[in-house]
Amino acid sequence: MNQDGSGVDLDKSLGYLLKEASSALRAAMEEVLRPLGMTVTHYSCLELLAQRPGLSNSELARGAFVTRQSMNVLLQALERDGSVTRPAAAPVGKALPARLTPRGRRSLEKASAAVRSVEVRMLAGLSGAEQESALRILRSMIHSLRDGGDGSHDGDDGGADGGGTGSTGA
Amino acid sequence: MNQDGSGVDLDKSLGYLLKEASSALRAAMEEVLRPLGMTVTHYSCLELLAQRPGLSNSELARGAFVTRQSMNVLLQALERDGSVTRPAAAPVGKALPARLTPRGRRSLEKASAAVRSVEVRMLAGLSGAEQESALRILRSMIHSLRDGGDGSHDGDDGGADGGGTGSTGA
DNA sequence: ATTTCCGTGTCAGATGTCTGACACGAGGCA
DNA sequence: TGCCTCGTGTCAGACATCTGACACGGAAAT
Repeated sequence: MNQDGSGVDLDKSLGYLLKEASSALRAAMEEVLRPLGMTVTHYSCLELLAQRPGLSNSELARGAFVTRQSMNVLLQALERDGSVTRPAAAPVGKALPARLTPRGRRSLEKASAAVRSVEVRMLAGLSGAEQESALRILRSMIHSLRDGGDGSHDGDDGGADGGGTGSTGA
Repeated sequence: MNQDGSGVDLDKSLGYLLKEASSALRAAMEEVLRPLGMTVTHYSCLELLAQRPGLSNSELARGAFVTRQSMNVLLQALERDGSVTRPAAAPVGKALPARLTPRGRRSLEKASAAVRSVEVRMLAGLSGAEQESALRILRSMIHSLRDGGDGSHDGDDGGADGGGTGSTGA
């Protein structure tokens, strides 16, 4: 329909490209996960739990970029499904540490392989140096975004080396 | 709560980092857009329309990474709001070319400035070469993901010239 | 010791988005 | 010409997620 072809600058916006890449990745993951009867959030939760056993519902939520409430329904489903267990009472505070069951671990194994294949495909055509570069750049973006996002403006926490507004770059 | 500190490999997964960055960007955008009474999808639609006037509902949907149905409700709201106009009848086929009204353009202008500031913040600490590198890498990822996703097996013309850490630039 | 503050789990409702299905117009092809 | 495929707009329902609000436990501040 349209054909003005004026690729104004969407193709040059890192923000748009970021969203596009993320969307493509999600779609690709959904595609390989669907045959396994799993959703992306589903998988994320399991993977998180495998790598950091004992995470609480809220922590899981933060790790999967959803709200506590959303993660809670998912966790309940996973518990019902027998993939995850949570103690009836909190060992400390109110947080209930969740853990993978053998069954959950098996589930994850298949899903993990599928997802890994997607990631491999995504990285095809990229040199090792480029991948390293991407890692560094993405971390920098995340950090910069978070620093200024919440109120204060200067941010002194220190974690970041290249935090400044300066374009010092390397 | 947890303390095992075993940063297994989430911090090394490009997929996770991609999701994290995208999430952080979205959050930052929502934050600056909220005072203007706009959502991210809202803004995306307006921006798309500004850069490619006459896009149809379906095209807009693809550009904003939502379904036609979702974009349609948004478009109806924008029309009701007086930011967008669509002809009552389709000039050709069934597609209705949408266009920004002066009011929509004004709305967008403020939003665009806000969003641009977020993007600038995100890019702070990155050299020009790194930004170029990021552009190239993200495009490669998107391409690789899409190529293998739907049927064909090999594809990928490359795009990766082994430029390394943001050196080539162009 | 008391107060204050933060994080957590949970309930309820509202909202946005998606899936599924339908009819229509345009273009390619036999 | 007729057929078939593709893309489009649209309706309706189902689903997932989010926002808002509440009570509780622990740790720091007073």
